[in-house]
Amino acid sequence: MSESIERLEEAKDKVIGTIAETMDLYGVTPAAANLYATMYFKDQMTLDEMRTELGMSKPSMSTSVRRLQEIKMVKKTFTRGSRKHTYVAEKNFFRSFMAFYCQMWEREAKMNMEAIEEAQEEFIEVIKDSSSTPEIVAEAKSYYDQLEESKTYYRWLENLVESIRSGQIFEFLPKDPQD
Amino acid sequence: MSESIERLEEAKDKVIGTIAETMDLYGVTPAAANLYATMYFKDQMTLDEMRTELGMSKPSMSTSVRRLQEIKMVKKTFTRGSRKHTYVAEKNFFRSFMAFYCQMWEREAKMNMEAIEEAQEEFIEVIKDSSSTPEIVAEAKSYYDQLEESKTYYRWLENLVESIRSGQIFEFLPKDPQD
DNA sequence: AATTATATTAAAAATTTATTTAACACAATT
DNA sequence: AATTGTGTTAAATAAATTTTTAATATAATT
Repeated sequence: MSESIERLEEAKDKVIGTIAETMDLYGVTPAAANLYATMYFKDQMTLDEMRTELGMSKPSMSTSVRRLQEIKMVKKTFTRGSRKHTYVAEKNFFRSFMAFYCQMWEREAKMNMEAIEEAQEEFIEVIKDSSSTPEIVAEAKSYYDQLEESKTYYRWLENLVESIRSGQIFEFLPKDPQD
Repeated sequence: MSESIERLEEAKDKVIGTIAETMDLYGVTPAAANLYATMYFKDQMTLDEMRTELGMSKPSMSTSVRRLQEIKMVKKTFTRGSRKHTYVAEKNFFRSFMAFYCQMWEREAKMNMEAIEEAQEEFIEVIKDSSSTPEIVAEAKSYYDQLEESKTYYRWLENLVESIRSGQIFEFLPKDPQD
């Protein structure tokens, strides 16, 4: 009997380990990664349960769970009667994927687009500037074109985000293809 | 005249800064991020040029450039006559995107799928085990189903990788949509 | 309103990661 | 074959990040 429990835990831990490992790659701290992977097999958890389960400090759990909320992998739930806050892990990986990458890509596209626009304006100034040597003008033109080209990519990234957010992408790539 | 040069450099640096900043988010070291962003505006570079340009040590440039090669953002080029190795940055962001994410997602799907398969086998053993209590069996069943559900996601991720690698995705989401 | 339970913030400690210096290996040129 | 130039590995240092301990704030219950 207790052997079955052990086996169950062992099997869970195997999955917890790999989920946490991949999350590490996504730039979350080990504490947050382990926490999410642990919560993936739980209905809901309080900060104190997290602490005992992972054997870590409460502030560590507090900051980890906040970070997980930011990337939409954990949600706060209201639990009637309890003073303790309770949290649930997002168990649908499609939703986690969408939230995480859309946020990241949108930010990236926005930031780079802005920098590019500003730089391009500067390059135009240099090109128009009569005190610029022909070599400088040629260089500025070349950079301008290179950046113009790269904008195609960022626009594409924005479109990708939009098609993920709207769910359109699943028309092209079905979640559950019937073969 | 030297004012134009200054302006040119300033504009470049603005873009270099944001590219490096976003790369930081992708889990590359600051040195590698700055290096790639710098190379983005260069035709090709040797290790010594990198060192002088970034003001860093040679081993740092060596390891950074190797990491950038691993994620396919930099390629080694043969330069006739020179003993120095020369490197070029991948300037097509579509190619960088494809290489980076496909590698990452493929690895993630593979690793997690393997762990899931193993865990599921264990859960089946527990379910079949006559010494397991009904509660344990129910728990094992529930976990089994949860993992089975998550496999849909990893299969989808594999399909996404395939459609990016084959270029099929660009039929659905054109690089340069004509409006 | 006071007390208690809970969560968060701030400062300190510990750990990890990135970078450099120094030593080594390799390859090319003389 | 020896020397010089170039790149890489290993150990040590430096820097940054993560985690903890301690203090504080917040909210709920009595």
